[in-house]
Amino acid sequence: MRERQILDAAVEVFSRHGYHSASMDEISEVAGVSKPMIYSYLGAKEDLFAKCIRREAGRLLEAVRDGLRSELPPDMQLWHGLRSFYRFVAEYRDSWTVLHRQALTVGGRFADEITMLRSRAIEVVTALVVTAGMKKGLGDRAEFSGPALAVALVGAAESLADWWLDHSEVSDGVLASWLMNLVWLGFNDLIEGSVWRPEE
Amino acid sequence: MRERQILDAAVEVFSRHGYHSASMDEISEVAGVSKPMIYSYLGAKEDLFAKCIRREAGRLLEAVRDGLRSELPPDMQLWHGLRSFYRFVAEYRDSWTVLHRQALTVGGRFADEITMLRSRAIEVVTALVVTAGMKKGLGDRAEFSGPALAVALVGAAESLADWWLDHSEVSDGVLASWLMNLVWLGFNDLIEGSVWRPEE
Amino acid sequence: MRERQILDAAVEVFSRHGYHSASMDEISEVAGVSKPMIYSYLGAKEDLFAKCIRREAGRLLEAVRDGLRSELPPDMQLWHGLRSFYRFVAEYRDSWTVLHRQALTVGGRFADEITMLRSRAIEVVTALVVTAGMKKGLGDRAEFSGPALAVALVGAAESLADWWLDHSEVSDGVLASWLMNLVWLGFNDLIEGSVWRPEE
Amino acid sequence: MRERQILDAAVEVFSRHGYHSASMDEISEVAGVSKPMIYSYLGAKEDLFAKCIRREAGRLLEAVRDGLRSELPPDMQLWHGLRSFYRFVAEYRDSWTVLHRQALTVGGRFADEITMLRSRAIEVVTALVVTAGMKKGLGDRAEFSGPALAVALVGAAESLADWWLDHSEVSDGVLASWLMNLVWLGFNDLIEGSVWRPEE
DNA sequence: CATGAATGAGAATTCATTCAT
DNA sequence: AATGAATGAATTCTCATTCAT
Repeated sequence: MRERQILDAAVEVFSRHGYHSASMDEISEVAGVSKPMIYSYLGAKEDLFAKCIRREAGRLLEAVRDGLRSELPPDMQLWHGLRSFYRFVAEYRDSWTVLHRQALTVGGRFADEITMLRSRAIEVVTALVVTAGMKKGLGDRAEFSGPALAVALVGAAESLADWWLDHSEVSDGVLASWLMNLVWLGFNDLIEGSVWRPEE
Repeated sequence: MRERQILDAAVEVFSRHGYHSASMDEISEVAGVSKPMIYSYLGAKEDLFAKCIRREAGRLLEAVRDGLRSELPPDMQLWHGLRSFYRFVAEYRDSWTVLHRQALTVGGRFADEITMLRSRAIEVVTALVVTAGMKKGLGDRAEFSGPALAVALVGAAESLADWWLDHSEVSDGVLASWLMNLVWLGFNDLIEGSVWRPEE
Repeated sequence: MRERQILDAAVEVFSRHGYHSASMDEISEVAGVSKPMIYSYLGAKEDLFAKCIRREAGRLLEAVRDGLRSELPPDMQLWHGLRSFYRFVAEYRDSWTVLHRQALTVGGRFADEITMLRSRAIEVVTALVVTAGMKKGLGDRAEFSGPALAVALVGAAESLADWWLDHSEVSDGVLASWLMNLVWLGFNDLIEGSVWRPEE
Repeated sequence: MRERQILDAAVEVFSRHGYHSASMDEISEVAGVSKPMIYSYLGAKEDLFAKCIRREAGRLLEAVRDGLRSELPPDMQLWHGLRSFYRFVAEYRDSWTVLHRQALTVGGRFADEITMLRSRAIEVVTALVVTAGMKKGLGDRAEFSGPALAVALVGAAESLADWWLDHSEVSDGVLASWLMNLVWLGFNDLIEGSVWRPEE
């Protein structure tokens, strides 16, 4: 459809130049469609960007959700989710760039949309983490905060995703394993009562 | 001094709107100084932004370095470093926003500066991590990559920093502890040979 | 065409105010076209000016060349050339003003273009003068320098052109005749060996 | 005096960059005097330029008048006047540049001042020419117009002056002689009734 | 429906010019 | 008397946005 064609072009261009430096001219050129068409189908630049964000966010979420395999135990779910995430990043670099790099810089409205997306990802992870924690009897301990843990985990995953863009020799499975090893083992320790504490 | 006054205003405005949407008019208004003064003291918009970035990056680095306490063991260094980082973020929200959110969007020159800054942070962390790993006999294991670990850790720290901006009821010490518990324990496990592995 | 419309306006405005004082605003107003159109059709102010200069210089050269009648003897060629020149000046006052008055003031690039144009005119005149001189046996005499003579002649012609703008009751033929009488007769004398010399 | 210092600097700078591109900053720097002083002594930029023009025009006129030697016959007067003119140009290149190149481009007021100066020069020359012509019985002939002749002569002299700036190996005396030979001989022919006429 | 052509509104940047000391 | 510091007022140029065809 026409709409899709335009959105594809827009994502490509926004990813390349960022929201502000991207020009409607370039988008229309890349899309092979005249500017008035863009306005008629998708509205003004801001709307267009919003629609890009939403579509890509949807895709990302869907990809991750599809990979989760909710019949497995939490750690395996997490692992599969991470792999899906990295596969998505690898396959749709532009989408990832737009979501991660560009969307935050516009301020206001988009930052909120992205925050929302991130929140949903974090919620999913939190659920996993908390489920696992509850099951093993980890209550409200000062050394622990489900949401905060999830936030950290998501941040770590994102950061590694960026790093991966320049180190694509590593496989998505290995990348996910690193993260699991980094986080999950520590998490298990916490559950089992061993805690890191400043010694001073 | 006049220069400082202007830089402060610039950081504030850049932090609020991002590089592109920030207008010299608004900066001059916030600084309480006419536009020509800005140009005379700090040059064109790009220069101004560069100077903001550099000043804030310097401050951040200095703050963290001051907090490191290199006489302590690596884990304590990391913990103190993290606390300093979070204190900085708390005290200079705008600085952090500019460095973290806005600097990447201008392209070329600034992205490089920020990447450099981040790289230095990652190097420091890597050094700590690797030192600790070496000391405990962790060689080249597939489950482990010093740099990648550092990247993940930095990402997690950044992500928590953002989260913290909306949850400032937690103290910087607690925040740092969470991260230590998340990462260090898992790290210790790795060293001791216990590894997470997908079971399928 | 739109381009022509704009160039006409530009020549008019540049002629009235000179390059620096002419504002794109005024040009766009005179052209009855919005500023962005100017930029889209003819580029930035400097390009616009360059295109004015080139168009007018081309017209002038063409007008003079068309009038030369190279089948006639040198003096007649000169006379016809002069008439064409004056007719051009009369018909395109603004063109002449821009070429003669304004183009030198921008510096570098344009000064060079104009100097080039003038040089070509001087070369043509020199050729005529020298041809005539050779034919009549005027060698290398201290009292004579072909190029310098041409320079003087061109200067005289230009000066008369300016004067004419305020005395247009005279016909172009008469104007050209004056110049021929002033110069050519003296030139003939030179050839025949009669020389003016300071007597002191 | 302070005033002179400033005017000297102004002439230098105006000559180098032209009226519009010359900045008050540079003038004040070259003059070694602060900008407010310039304003207090000589007024705004336009006034300053006007005063430059007037001073230099005065100098030029004076130099030429001093060289005229009104006790000699017209042709010798002319010759001496020309020599003085060229000597002035050689000695005060900047003055000449400002008067000849820059003053015309500002439009309005200054063009008028320069036109005035030129008119006075032309009047002097006209007087000489007409005197000579009268004395020799040259009445009102169609082939001749005293003022126009003078205009042409002045233009030729100016043009040669410019040429000379790049060919300074020629002496001022030779330059003046060329001009005399070019013009005066022809003038004599006219007086004696030999006339150039288009033959067609 | 689709577009080439057109523009309004706004941003950066630069100076001539003047206070406040 | 003299100046460093400050600014108001332009001016060039760009783009998101919309007619007219």
